[in-house]
Amino acid sequence: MPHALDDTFHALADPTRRAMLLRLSEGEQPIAALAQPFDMSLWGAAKHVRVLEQAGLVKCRKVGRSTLCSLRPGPLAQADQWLRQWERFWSSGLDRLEALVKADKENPR
Amino acid sequence: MPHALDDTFHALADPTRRAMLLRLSEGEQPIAALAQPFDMSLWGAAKHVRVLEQAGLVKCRKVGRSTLCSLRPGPLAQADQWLRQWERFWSSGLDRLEALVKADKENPR
DNA sequence: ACTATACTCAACCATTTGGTTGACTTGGAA
DNA sequence: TTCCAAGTCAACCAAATGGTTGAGTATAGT
Repeated sequence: MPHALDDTFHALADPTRRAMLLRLSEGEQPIAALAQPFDMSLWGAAKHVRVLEQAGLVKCRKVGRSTLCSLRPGPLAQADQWLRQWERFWSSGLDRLEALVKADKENPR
Repeated sequence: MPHALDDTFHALADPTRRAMLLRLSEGEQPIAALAQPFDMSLWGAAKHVRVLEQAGLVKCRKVGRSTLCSLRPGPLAQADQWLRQWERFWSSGLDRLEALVKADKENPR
């Protein structure tokens, strides 16, 4: 069973999909509206939406002939939680680890 | 020019690479040490390290016949910053957006 | 009834990914 | 010097990605 973070980070690793998420943060959007800003076929855009949906980042519901998509921030929160594991490495103003490496480089013994 | 977030998220979308980052948080490691926990050829592991390196997540320096790799948390901080864009959607205890959608579903007009 | 819209599907394509192997180079230690 | 260990390289492979097209289905509006 591939970890959920795999799907989440993979979904986020594409600028088209990140832009779609941004638009979704303004509210529910049909797939066609999500596709419109990109020079891309509707089917291509729909496949991106499916990637987001399978990662649990959006939830789609059919309304008439439209498929309305809405943001589902749960996995984003999980991904953020994972990232903050390293907060201590960047939080204290500087890269503490990088500083250590540099110091060791300049004074190797 | 692909956005740096593309590389960062892509690098993070693989459990092997995430595990490598975890080990690196304990300090500098040669590639062979990073490869050892995984049932994988050394070359396979080295390619993962290269992906991390190209994403700027690790920095490698050669010491004798070893290549010591160290964590470079900068891109992690950037990715975290991007993720926190959505903090408002999950921070207030519940999924506010999801709640809105649900309410709309139960009372469609 | 007709038409345009919103989407689905199957097929295809080029590129990237994640992995392998076997041969090679280089450095450390015996 | 001789040998082992750490990496590198090139070549290969199967599978997934990101995109296309053309045809089809179903819904909404006129």
